Amino acid sequence: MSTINEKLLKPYDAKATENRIYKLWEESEFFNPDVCIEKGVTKADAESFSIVLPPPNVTGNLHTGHALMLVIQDIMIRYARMQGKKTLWVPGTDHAAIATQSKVEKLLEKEGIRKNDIGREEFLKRVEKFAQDSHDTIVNQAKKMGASLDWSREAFTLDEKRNLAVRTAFTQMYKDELIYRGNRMVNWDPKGQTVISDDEIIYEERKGKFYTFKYGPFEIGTARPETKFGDKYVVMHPDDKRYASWKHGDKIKLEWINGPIEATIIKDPMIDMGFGTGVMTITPWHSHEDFALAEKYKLDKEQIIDKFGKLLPIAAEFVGMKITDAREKIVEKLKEKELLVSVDENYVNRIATAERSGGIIEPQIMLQWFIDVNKKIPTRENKSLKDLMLEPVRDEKIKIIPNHFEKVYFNWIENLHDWCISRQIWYGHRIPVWYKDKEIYSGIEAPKGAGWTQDEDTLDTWFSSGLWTFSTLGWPEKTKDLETYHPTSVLETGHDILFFWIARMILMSQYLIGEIPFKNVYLHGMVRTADGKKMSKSLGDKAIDPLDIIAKYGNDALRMAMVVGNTPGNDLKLNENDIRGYGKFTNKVWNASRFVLEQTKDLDIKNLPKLDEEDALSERELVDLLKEVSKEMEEFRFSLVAEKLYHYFWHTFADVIIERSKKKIIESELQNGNADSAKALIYTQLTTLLRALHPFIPFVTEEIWSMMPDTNNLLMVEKWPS
RNA sequence: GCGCGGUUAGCUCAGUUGGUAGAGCAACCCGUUUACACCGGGAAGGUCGUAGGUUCGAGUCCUACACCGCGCACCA
Repeated sequence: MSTINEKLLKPYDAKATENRIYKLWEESEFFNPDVCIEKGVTKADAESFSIVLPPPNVTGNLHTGHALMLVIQDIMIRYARMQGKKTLWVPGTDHAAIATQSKVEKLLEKEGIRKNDIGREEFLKRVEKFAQDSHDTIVNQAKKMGASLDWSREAFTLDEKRNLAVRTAFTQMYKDELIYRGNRMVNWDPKGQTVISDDEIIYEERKGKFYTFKYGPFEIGTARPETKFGDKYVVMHPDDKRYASWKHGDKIKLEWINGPIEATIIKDPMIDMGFGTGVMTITPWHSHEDFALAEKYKLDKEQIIDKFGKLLPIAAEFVGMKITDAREKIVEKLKEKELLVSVDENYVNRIATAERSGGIIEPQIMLQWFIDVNKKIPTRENKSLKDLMLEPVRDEKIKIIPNHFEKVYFNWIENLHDWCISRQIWYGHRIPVWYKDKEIYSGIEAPKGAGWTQDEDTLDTWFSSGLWTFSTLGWPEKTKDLETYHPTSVLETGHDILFFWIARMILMSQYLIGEIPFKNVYLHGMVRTADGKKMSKSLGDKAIDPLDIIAKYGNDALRMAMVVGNTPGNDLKLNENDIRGYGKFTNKVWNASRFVLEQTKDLDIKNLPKLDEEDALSERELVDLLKEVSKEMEEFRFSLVAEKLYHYFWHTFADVIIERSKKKIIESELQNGNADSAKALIYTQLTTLLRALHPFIPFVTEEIWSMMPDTNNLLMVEKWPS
C-alpha cells in the first residue's frame, strides 16, 4: 500500500521540478537511440525517425524563435520515441561566417581594435573564443527548454569533421565542373568588404532624386549620376517611333561630364518605351541589367567605382571621391554645362543593402567562385542542380507543410542564377584551392611540394549548412548513422530560410549522395509580440526572453502556448496571458493526479476491476479520441492535438469523470458498497492521458509519472497510447 | 508588375474530404460542494471582408473586388 507523495500536497512548482527532471532524462541517456536499444526500450529493428536541429548561429542567445523550433521538434521527437521508433535528434550550432565575424568586429571596435591591426590569425582566435562562449550559452539554454537532443552527437558547422565534408563536397563539385571561377557581376558590399549572394540582400525603399540630363540629341534619366562617366552607349527600343531616324550602331558625338565623347546607338527591346524618355545609357560594370546587355552586344565594360565606393581615374577631377559626396558635385557641373534638364525630388528608389553589414550594395564585375546551377551533370542523368532541386518537391518525395510554400519554392528556382560561394571574410571554411604560378589545384588536402598558396577566401556559410543533414551523420564516411537516419524524417524550421537553407540542402544532398535530405519540411511562422511586432533583435531588451517566461510560468506552459493555435506557416503572437493560462493547466493536471492517486491507493492495479456500463462508455470515448488524435499527429496537426487533449483532460476527465467518481465513492461508503469501477476508470484514464500529454508537457507528466505506483521506466520511453 | 497568405465572437486564433459555427482569454450571473479559487456551474456573444456564381446545401469550391501582411522581379 503506497502513501501519497508529499510533493503532491502543494501546488505544482515548475521551477523546482524542471531542472531536476531534465537531469533525470540526461542521466538516463535515453536521448541517445543506441542506449534505448541497449536498454531494451526500443527494438533494434524498429523504424527510424530523425531530425537534425537547424543549428542556431553562435552569435549570442536563443530567442523565442529558437524556443518555438525546439518545442515543435521536441514534440515530434518525443512522440516518435514513445511510438517505439529509433529516434534521433541531432544538435549543433552554426558558425554563421559573416554574422559572427561582423558581430566580433563590432565588439572589437568598441575596444578600439580593428581586425586588420591584429591580423587574420589573432582575429580568428578572438572569433573562436566568442563562438565558444555563445555555443555554451546556447547549449545551456536548449537544455533549459527541455529539448531531448542527443548531445553525444553534437556537431558544429566549422569543426574538423564538417570541414572534411566541406572540402570533399567542394572537390567533387570542382571535378564535375559545377564549381568554377570567373569574372562575373556580383553583389559587392563596400562596408563589409565582401561579396554576398542574392539572398543576402535586403531591399529598402528610399526617397531620392531622379535627374534628367541632356545627352547629345537625347534626354536620359538616372538616379545615379556618379556612375555615368563611362557611359558611351545609348539604348532605345527598336520600335520607338520618336527615335526612328537613328539606327543601331550609329555613332554620335556629344558633350558630356568631362568633355566631348563619342557614343554608340544600341537598339534593344529590353527598353521600356513608357519609362522616362525611353532612352537610357548603360553602365555595364555596375549594373546587372546593363552587364547583360553589354554581353549581348559585346560592348566595352569599364569600372567606375572601386571596392571602397570611391571614384576611379576615369572620373578625372572627381577621382578618389566617395560616390555619395561626388553625386551633387557632378550634378552641379552638368548644370553649369547646361546639360541638366530636370530633377524629380520625390523619386522612390529601391536600394539593395547587405543583410548583415547594412552597406549599400555596389554591383561589380569581380573574379569569384560560383556554383553553376544550369550545367547538366553526366553522373546525375544529365540533370542540372536546378533539376535536382526541383524534382523531389514536384514529385512529392519531399512534402512541404504548409504546401503553398511549394509554389514559392518553384518560383525561386525558376529565377535562380549561379550561386556565388566565395566570401572575402576570414571566419569560415577556407576554399580548398591552391595556386602556384598559373597552376590551380583543388583537393581535399593541400598539394604536395613547395610554392603553393591557398585561396584567401572563405565559403558562404550556407555551403556548409547545405551539407548539414548528412555531414552531421558522418559523411563522407559511410557510417551506420548515415545508413540508419538518412534521409531524415522531418526538417522543421522557419519559412524565412526556405531558399537560404532548405533549397541548398536539397541541392547538396541530391547531388552528393543521390538522395533527398528529408521527407517532410515543416515550416513554422515568425514569433511576434502580443501587439504583432517582430520579436527580432531590433526590439532589443523589449523582446521576450524565453528563459524569463520559463522561470515565471514553467516550460510546459510556454510549450502549450507555443503549440495551441499555432498552425504551420502562420505567425504566432506570443501573449503572456495565454502562457499564464497554460500554467494553470499544468497545475490542473497536477491536482487531478493527486486526487486520483489518493483515491486509488488501495486499487489492485495489476488486476483492475471491470468497468460498469457508464464507465465503459467513457473509456470508449477516450479510445476514440486517441485514435483521432494519433492520426492528427501523423499529419503534423499538433495544435489540434494539444487543444483536444487539453480540453478532454480538463472538461471531460476532471469536470465530468472525476466529479462522477466522487459521487460513486461517497455513495459506496454510505451504502457499504464499492466504487471499484470508478476508481479503475480514473486510474487508467490518468495513466493514458499522462502518456498522451507527455510530448506536449513533458515535465509535469514525467514528475507525476514518477509518483505512480508500479512505474519502472521514465515516461519519456513509455508507449504513446494510440 | 507577378505570385503567396490572411480577413470567423470584444481580443488571440482553430475549423481535416462542402452538411444549419468552435476553443482560450476578457466581460456577465451564481456558487468558499473535502484534487485544484491557479476552482466549479450557468448564461451571453458571430448575416464567417464585399459582390456574384456552382450546389438540395458554401466559413469550406469558383470568379471579381477591397483592405492587411509577405515574397519575387523591374525601376535607365
